[in-house]
Amino acid sequence: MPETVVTRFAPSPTGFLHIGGARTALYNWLLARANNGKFLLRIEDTDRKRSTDEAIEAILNGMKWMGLDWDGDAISQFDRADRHREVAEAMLASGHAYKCFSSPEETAELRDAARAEGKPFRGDMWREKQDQAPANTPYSIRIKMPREGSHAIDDQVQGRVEVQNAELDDMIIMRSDGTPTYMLAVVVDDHDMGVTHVVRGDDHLNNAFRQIPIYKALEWDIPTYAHIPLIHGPDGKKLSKRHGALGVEGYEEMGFLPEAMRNYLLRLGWSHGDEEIIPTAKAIEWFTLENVGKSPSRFDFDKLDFVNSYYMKELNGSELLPYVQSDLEEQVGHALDATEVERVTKALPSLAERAKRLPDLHEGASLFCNTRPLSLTDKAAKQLSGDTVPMLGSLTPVLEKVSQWNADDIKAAIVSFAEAEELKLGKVMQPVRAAVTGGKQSGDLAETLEILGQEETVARLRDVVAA
RNA sequence: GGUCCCUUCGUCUAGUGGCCUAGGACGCUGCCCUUUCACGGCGGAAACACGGGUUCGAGUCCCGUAGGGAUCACCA
Repeated sequence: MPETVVTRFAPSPTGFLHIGGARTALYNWLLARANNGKFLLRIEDTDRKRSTDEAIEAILNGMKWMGLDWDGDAISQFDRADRHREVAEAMLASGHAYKCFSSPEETAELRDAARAEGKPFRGDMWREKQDQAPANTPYSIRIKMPREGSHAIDDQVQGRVEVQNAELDDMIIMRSDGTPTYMLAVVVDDHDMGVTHVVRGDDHLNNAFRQIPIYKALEWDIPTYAHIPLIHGPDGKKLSKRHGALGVEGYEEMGFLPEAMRNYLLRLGWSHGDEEIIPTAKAIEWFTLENVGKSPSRFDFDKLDFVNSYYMKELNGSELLPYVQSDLEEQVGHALDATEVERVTKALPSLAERAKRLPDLHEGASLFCNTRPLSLTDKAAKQLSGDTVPMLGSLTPVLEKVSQWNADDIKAAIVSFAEAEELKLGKVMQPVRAAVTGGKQSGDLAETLEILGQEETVARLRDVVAA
């Protein structure tokens, strides 16, 4: 029987959920869901100075928006400090760790000096002098790293990676104020939470080698590692906060659908042959770590737009409406009435045909709201000059007489009008479109008029003729 | 600087020694469709970083060079 897969996402709450974190979370979530396992969430808030409640909120909201649900409650790492301390004490007792009486300032000085000389700094000032421990002096606890040999991990993404133990420093696992450091806390928490697969950014690859000795000291099983490459900005530079990195809520505001984000982020660094459109259900079916790429990738808005437009087209009018209604109401300046809701709902699918992002939708949808008289774009105004106005004047009564207000009959009426007047169809259609839409982008004209309704159509035409 | 990782079209990628005169997608672009804008259809330009090996044969394996990235805290 295969072991149950348990993954986790462990962000530190020092800012929003950025795009790289979102992808890491997605991969962890997918791995768990694909294997019928568990996906846990742990907030790494042991750094009290930098952690904020706002950031925790932002991260949780980001996860929810992305549709990444976690099993059980989100765990606060800080709440587990007692347990971390207990483990540190145990390591001290077993001789796998020792007390360090150097102050932070002193340590920094020694480190800088060592680096200036080009020598490695291992922080092992007190490693061999435990018998000289001063009384009443605060101390931190450092791990006693092995100095001989090496160890290797079989990373599920990076392959076999080996590091010499001599490269490792005696890092601090418990600060002099009694709080645990990250290196200790991750190991203890991952173990206690039963995490089997650690999937995280490859900026942690080196950390794996510093964490493994802790597992060994405690005689715990070492999890399977998968270090995924980082995401860079469109310019190839690291995606940092000052470099255009946005929280996922930024993408929500730009008008991207969560499903599109999931698809795009999944495909950025992972592949399943030539598949491009991968709905989440398929992703769960197909996801494996071995198909994760090894090289960093760049974020590309053009492709995200493409994916997003695909998913928008998949939705029907009433599914689309909630995404646009409030922005639309803001734009037209009033709450939509029942007629408007009906018109907009009908129009949305064809609007989605030519939209990339959600805001493109309410731009076009506003045309189906009652906002007479319409303001005309320059282009529309230009088309509504000269003899097109009297032409519209004669067309209006014709449309008024259409008894069955549907696209086919409307089109037939316009066509026979054009024939009678010996005008090219375009010469009639274009001005009507301009008059009725005010120059806004819209789909098939007859269909647009049908949705708008006879009364509103005629009224808009009259507005132009009267002007 | 030490250590570690990475390197196929502009971008995301397929490719696991012969199926590759390197495939798909986005973007760009020609044509067609068309009442606008789109969508769609059919085409096009566009890549194995470089140099050595190994092999009958290398994008695929090995070594080196170059470039990019990560990391070296009492941050996570």
